[in-house]
Amino acid sequence: MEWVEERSFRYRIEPSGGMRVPGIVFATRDLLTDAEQSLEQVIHVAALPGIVAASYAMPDIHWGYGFPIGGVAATDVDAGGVVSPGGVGFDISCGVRLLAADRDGDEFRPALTAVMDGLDRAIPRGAGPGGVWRPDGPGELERLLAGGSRYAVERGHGEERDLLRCEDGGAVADADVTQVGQRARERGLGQVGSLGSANHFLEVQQVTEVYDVPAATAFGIEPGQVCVMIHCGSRGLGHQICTDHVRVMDRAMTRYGITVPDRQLACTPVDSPEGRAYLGAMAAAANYGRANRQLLSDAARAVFRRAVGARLSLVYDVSHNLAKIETHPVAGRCRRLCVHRKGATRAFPPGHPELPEDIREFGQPVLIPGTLGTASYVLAGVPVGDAFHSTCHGAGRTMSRHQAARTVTGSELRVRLRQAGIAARPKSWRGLTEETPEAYKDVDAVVAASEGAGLCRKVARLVPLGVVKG
DNA sequence: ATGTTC
Repeated sequence: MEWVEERSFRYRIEPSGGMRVPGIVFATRDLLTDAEQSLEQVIHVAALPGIVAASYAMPDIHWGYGFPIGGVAATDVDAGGVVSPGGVGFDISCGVRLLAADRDGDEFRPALTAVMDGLDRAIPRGAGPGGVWRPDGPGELERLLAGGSRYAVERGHGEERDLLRCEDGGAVADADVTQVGQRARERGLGQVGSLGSANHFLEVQQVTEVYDVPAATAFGIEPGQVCVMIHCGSRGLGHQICTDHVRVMDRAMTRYGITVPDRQLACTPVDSPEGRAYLGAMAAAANYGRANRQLLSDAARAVFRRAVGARLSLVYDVSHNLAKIETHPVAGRCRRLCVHRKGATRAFPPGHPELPEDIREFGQPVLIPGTLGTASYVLAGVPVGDAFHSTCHGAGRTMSRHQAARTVTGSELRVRLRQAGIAARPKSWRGLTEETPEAYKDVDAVVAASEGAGLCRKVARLVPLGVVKG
């Protein structure tokens, strides 16, 4: 495979074979160690009908279902461009929410154990059913799928102000609940307000560095402050929707004369019954993911209020697994594009009209969850940007789950976290071994490469005081 | 990511 360094932090794969556009990978050589398979996936994505500009990959690129995780691909809706469930991934609308406490870390420290014990009891997590809130029936689930965080707030699980700090005001408008299958609904009903497992978490963190004081101040964070970060998605509901619609598209592709280099790229035109059906169901899952994070915030707020009388204010909520119809210039002309971001975060520039007014001039907040025991970041969108205003989403795996679990035992991990002064409340220590930080890239390097590539800028760095995981 | 192999 031929890939050349165009400039620092930017590599290019020239089109060849079925590629319609080049591959552009933002990274360093170090971050691309053993990335052959995921770069092969960047090349596959470049063959999608209607793809424009390039098949992009972020510094946290790793191997995924069909598309790489850390991939961005935009297709021209009005030129037969396709939508592909694999370009969003199984965990539709997986994303991150950051809340800031009205407490400084030093002042908070003595209460950490009580807060963590409270969270341990209050936060449902791990595989399978269980959630903080059970809809009273199929009708209420439908209202939640249509209304997202907005519906959760209407039902008393949050503050009206929260919605101002959510991407899309807490709900995407184009959810089509009729495209959510029965099985997805059944799975979704029992998991509203739950973390799930794997790299999902709820952390109590402390701001250790602020790189951009005006932006941090506007976002509502300052040095030393205690925060809560929630990383989770749409659980079994999103997974089932992806499964169902991949199957439909896999069968329908030939009718549209579409061939793709890998069946896992199953797709149909955005403007087709199958494409519209997927996007409608995906939007419903997006709203489920947002309601999920809203309800977990509500549960965390109750713990903080009872244990220490602290308040939590929403900084921002943003997804990193989503396809969106957005307008961007392509070759000097404004085009309606279906932008797939899979393990990539939207990073709108300063002044973008969709950003909340009080933070608009600083660019969109981007929330980067670290791995177990490591730092997390708040970034912001920049004026020029690239890849349709996208940046990284996290550290990115380098080891399989199985491989990771062999490198460390649960009790070793327990000792390491205790020595680092991090209060961990896992569902199982054994399960935590799959998430050992050696199994991931260095999040500091990923963020440095993203900033170096001109995709975003650093606003703040946070470290964990306590972690709740599946 | 996932009732972790329909």
